[in-house]
Amino acid sequence: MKKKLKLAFMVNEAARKITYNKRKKSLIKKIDELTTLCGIDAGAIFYSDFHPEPEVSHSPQEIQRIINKFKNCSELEKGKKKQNHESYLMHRITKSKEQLVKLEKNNWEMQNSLMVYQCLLQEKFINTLNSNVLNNLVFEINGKLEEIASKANELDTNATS
Amino acid sequence: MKKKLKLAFMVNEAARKITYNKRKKSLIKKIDELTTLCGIDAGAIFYSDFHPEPEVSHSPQEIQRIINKFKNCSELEKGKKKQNHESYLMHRITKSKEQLVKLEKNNWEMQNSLMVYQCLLQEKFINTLNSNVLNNLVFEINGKLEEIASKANELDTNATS
DNA sequence: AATACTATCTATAACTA
DNA sequence: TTAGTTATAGATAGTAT
Repeated sequence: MKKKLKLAFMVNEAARKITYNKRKKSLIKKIDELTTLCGIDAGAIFYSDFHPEPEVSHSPQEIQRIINKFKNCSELEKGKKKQNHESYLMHRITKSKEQLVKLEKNNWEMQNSLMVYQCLLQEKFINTLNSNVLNNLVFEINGKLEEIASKANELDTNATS
Repeated sequence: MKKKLKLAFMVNEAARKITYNKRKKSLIKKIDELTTLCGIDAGAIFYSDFHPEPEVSHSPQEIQRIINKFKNCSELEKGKKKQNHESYLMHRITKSKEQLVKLEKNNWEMQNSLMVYQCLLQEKFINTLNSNVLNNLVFEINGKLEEIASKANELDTNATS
């Protein structure tokens, strides 16, 4: 007789940790399936008390592959990719007007991502490595991130006005 | 009679898009369950040809909450250092051996996280906004990130040697 | 702690409207 | 197309080893 899962914080710590590891594993498997079935890239990040630092869902090789993919894309609007990418670019051209409308939301999400990134840096370097050199670098980066957010906001404002 | 799922790229585009949306929805639901059941924070990012920009798994409120959480952690740590700097340092010293053991793994995962966020930055700025100004800023940031990774590696090497 | 089992719940590919 | 249904595969909490 199994009871239906009650969707609430599991008080038992041992059971909670087991469930965390089981479900995290399943989640990563699901992500792998999704990327294979649909030909996309996806990843997950887990911030838990079970590990001193955030866990990510992908292997170093996979992450490197994603990096290379985006780097290659950035070299040019290259249609050399695959049929998917070519049709995607054509789709992008025909849909460019709609994209303009989405800029504001996009910009908003980007800034959130940047803030998450800032937090990640602060959390990792200040709490774990505690180095003045690194803190200074983080400070410089935060400045650059603010500059980027400002520039993006400016572009957004110009695009939507 | 249902056949077992064949784990391969779905050639039919309509079916692939349907599957993508269904599975993405389920994945986000799973993430919500995991965060509720285990009291953690987690998020996912999807880079697909179905959308012009990466999709994220969380609401604005949720993202803001995670940001604040990490910001508070940093502030709390700073406050502790000011009020009770000596005992904090003593605590760090007693724990330093354990931390050293973790440094290599931590450093590896940190660099993975940094690379993921580099991809995020590149994807968002280069493909969506396509601005030379932003590209230059991203380039500068990437240089800083490499510098940080290098410094962290150096610290790691010194600590473990 | 880890590993395996299993009764039950959940996800979903194909199907239908 | 988009939405709803269903038959089956898959996930998993509790339990046993």
